[in-house]
Amino acid sequence: MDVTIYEVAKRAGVSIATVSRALRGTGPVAAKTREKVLKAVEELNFTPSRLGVSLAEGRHAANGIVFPDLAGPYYTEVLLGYEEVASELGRSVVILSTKGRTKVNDLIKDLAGRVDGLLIFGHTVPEPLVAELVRLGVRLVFISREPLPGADTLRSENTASAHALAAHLTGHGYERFAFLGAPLTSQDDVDERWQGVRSALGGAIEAVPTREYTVDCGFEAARDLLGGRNRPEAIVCSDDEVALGALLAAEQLGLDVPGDVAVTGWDDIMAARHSRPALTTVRQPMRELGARAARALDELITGVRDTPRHLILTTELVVRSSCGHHPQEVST
Amino acid sequence: MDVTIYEVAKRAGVSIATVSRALRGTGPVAAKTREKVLKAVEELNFTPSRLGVSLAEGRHAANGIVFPDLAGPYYTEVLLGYEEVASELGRSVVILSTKGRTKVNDLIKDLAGRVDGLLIFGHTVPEPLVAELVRLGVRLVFISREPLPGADTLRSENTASAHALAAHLTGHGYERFAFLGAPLTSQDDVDERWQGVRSALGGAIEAVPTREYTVDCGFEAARDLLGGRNRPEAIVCSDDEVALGALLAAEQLGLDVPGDVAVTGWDDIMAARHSRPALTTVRQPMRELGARAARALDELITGVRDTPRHLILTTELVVRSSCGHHPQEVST
DNA sequence: TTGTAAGCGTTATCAA
DNA sequence: TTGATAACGCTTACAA
Repeated sequence: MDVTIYEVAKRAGVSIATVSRALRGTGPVAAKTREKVLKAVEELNFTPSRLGVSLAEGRHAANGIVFPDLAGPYYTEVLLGYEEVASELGRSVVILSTKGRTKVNDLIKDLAGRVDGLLIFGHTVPEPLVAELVRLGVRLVFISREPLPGADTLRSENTASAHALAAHLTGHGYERFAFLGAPLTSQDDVDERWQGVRSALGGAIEAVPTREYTVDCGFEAARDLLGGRNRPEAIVCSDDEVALGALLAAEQLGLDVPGDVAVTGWDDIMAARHSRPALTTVRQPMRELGARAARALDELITGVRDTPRHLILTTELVVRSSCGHHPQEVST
Repeated sequence: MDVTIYEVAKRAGVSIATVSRALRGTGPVAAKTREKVLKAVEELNFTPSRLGVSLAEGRHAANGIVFPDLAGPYYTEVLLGYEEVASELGRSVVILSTKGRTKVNDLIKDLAGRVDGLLIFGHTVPEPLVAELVRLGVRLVFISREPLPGADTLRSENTASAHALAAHLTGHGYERFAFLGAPLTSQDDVDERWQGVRSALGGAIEAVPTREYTVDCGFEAARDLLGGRNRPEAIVCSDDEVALGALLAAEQLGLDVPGDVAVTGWDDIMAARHSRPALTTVRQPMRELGARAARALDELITGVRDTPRHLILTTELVVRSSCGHHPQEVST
């Protein structure tokens, strides 16, 4: 955009203040004057410079979001909910993926300088930088991490779902379990899932870590696990993608799921419904997490609320066929 | 961020011009002076305001991207490639999803005012607005649409792949085909796929439109198609998601794929490898499309290049098991 | 109801 | 080598 408020003012024969007022409705403007201004705006195809507006208003009307990687449906879904609500609230969304980046701190600081508030996933941002951001007064909302002072946190319930899942598997009669995708960091969603399942199952479950929570890593780890001497009867996975990898590994080894080994996931991504067998999993409201994050951030930014809030959304056990045979077929 | 260049200048006992020079290395600064400045910057934890910098520099150091919806892996993958390269080039990425939005034009204009250039998918933006953006000199790159003057376009090859796919299916002996997800708009990827397949198959293929290119829509349309009197032997789908829906429909109807009906997709998304049966599809380099778009935009913005360029990336037929039985099993 | 002018936080030109 | 100062494009008291 090239034409400025000065040219509009000149053309309309008024001052720039009047143009601004007429356009924003922020002060009294005579009907006839408004007419002239709007006409000039129309003719010149004027759009106020975002930079000018932001500088004067002291706000960006934009939100940031920091995620490790966009691969996989989980982050995408959250992003979708976030962008939708942000847009409703008149805010753009600036994204930043940290995976494989050097100088993450610089990137995040730059991002923080472009927006009014930040949504951050789990422990994507180094703790010292988080502290600094809080100290600088940057509005922050975290998804999937433990509460901290000075920022909102938002997460899905994990422990109770883990217990429900464990109970369901126990009901199938399984006695030897493995947790595939054992947590690498503590304090995040996966760690809670692991703790929950373990506390319900006791010593009957073994932790099997994966490099990342991806299909490929799940595949590799499951191949070793299932090919080994001590095959578990049921594999509880950290999330659906790892579980899909496990399904693949089982197939390659000629094992039937759930006949030879049961497999469960977590999240309920699209592919969980389309895999064979369909995945038993725990559904978490990914899109809603994003939507709520956008609203929370807005509250923090506008000052409607100034004390941090820590919210936990409920989840739902989705029983499909990968965990064992059920008397009457369940479908979703 | 709160501290300005003035406070740094005062603390260092120099002028703001000197601070700016010292920080950007854009003019001569005495070693001792630089020291003082850096010290003050450090102590005050100063970061130049992005708004101030952008206003003075006359550039945003940010790119925009406009997509219909982020649901599904296609857009995500492209976005991933785009953001990665943009970040390398020192540019942030501002996203805009248009699906379900009223006042799309306003949103897009706002976005255009926040960035130095825009990546736009297909026909997401109304043609008159495209023309206006071109006229205003906004740098534009399109993915998956026909070339137009004043902007770069980038797409994957479709016609030859369609012919290859058709030939492969014909090789299986099929004679009655359906194209599921028939194009609603012309001039985009899906239309090219349809035209390509049809020109190879002649009258033997029937067009079956879907409301959207999603699993659910694919499912619905496929259910009607497969449940009808005139079941095709092979269903060529507009993309993998529609194909996954078709797979689901076949299963629900008790039909074996590929025994009773063959199904093929397009794109080669993650789920295509994990479905049962695994999808025969055409792989297009989604991430590379995004990466190239970012570079193209950068060339346009920096002025390294000023004539539009229209690029077509090659694709690859990926034969798996959903299209029929193969003598020796193919895997990917 | 309208205009003048002081910010907002930088960069960069031009003198000194 | 450094410092005033004029942009950059807007919003918004404050005066008129």
